[in-house]
Amino acid sequence: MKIGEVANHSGLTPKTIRYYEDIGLLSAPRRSASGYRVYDQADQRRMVFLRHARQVGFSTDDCRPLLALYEDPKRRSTEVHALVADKLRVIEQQLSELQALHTVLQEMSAQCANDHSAQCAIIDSLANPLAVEMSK
Amino acid sequence: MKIGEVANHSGLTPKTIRYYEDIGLLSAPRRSASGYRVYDQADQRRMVFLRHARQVGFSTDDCRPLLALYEDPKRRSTEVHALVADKLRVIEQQLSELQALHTVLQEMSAQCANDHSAQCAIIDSLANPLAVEMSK
DNA sequence: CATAAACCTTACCCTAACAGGAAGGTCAAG
DNA sequence: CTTGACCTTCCTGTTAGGGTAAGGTTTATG
Repeated sequence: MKIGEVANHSGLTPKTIRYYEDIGLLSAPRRSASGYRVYDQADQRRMVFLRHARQVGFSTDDCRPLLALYEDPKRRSTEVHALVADKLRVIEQQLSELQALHTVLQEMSAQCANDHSAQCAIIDSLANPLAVEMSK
Repeated sequence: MKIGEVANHSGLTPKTIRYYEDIGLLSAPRRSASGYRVYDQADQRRMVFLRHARQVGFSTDDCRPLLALYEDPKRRSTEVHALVADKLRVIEQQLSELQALHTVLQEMSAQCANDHSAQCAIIDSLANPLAVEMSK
C-alpha cells in the first residue's frame, strides 16, 4: 500500500501520516525502489486507532502511550482506564473554564441596552476592572 | 510612561504590548530620544480594555472591532451587543463539542473493566470505527 | 566618576497539528 | 511520448505570545 491508499483506508491524510512519522508517532515504513513509503495492514490499523484517539480529544503526545498500550498484548486495562480518566479531568477543567466565560459574557450582554445609544454596559465592563477580574 | 510602567499598570507584559503593536492592534507610540516607547493614559486604558477582552475569550482579531467601538464616541451599543452575541454562539458551539467528547470518553471509561486483564473496552472502541464515528 | 543593576531595543527560535504549495521524481494509460 | 495522478522533500503560515541573545540606556550607588 502506498501512502494515498492507506490514507483513504485509514481516514488520515497523507500529510498527517508523514507528520506522524516525522514526530515519531508512527515508525518509518519501508520504502519501494523509487523511494515511496509502503505500508501494511498493521500500519493501517494503527492509523485508524490514532484517528479515533485524536477525534475523542487526545493530543498527539497523549496518543504515544495510548498507541503503545494498543500494541501491547500484555497491557492491563487499568492503565488505559487511567489515561482516559486523566483526559476526562482535563476536559472537565476546560468545560468549567468555558462555562465561566459564557456566564460572564451573557451577563454583560444582558446589561447592554442593545440600541442606538453610545452608552454600552459591555464596553463599560471591559473598560473597568470590576466585572471581569473575578473570572480568574 | 515607558513600556515597563504601562505594562505594570495595564496588566499586559512588555512582550504582549510590543506584539500588539506588531500586529497593528495598538498603534505605534512616540519614541523618546533614545528610542524608547513612550505611552500615555489613553494608551494604558486601551491596554486594560484589551486585557479584559482577551480574558473573556475574544481573540486578538476579535479585539480590533471591539477596540474601535471602545474608541468611538458615536458607537451604537447594538454593534457591541452583536459582537458579543457572535462570541456567545462560538462559545456555545465549543461547549457542545467538548461536552460530546466528554460523553464519549465517559461511556468508554464505564465499559472498561479497569483491571489487570489485557482486554480493554476503551482500546476496542478506539480500534473499531463503531463508537467513535458518531461524534462527528 | 565609574560601574553595576535594571531597563530598553530588535531579532530570532519555540510552541500544536497540521494545510498549502513549490519543485521535482515516478508510474500507468492512451 | 506525453499527460495526469501519484509520490518525494522542503518551506511557509496558522495563535498569541514566551524565552533568550546581543547590545544600547538610564539610574542608583560606592
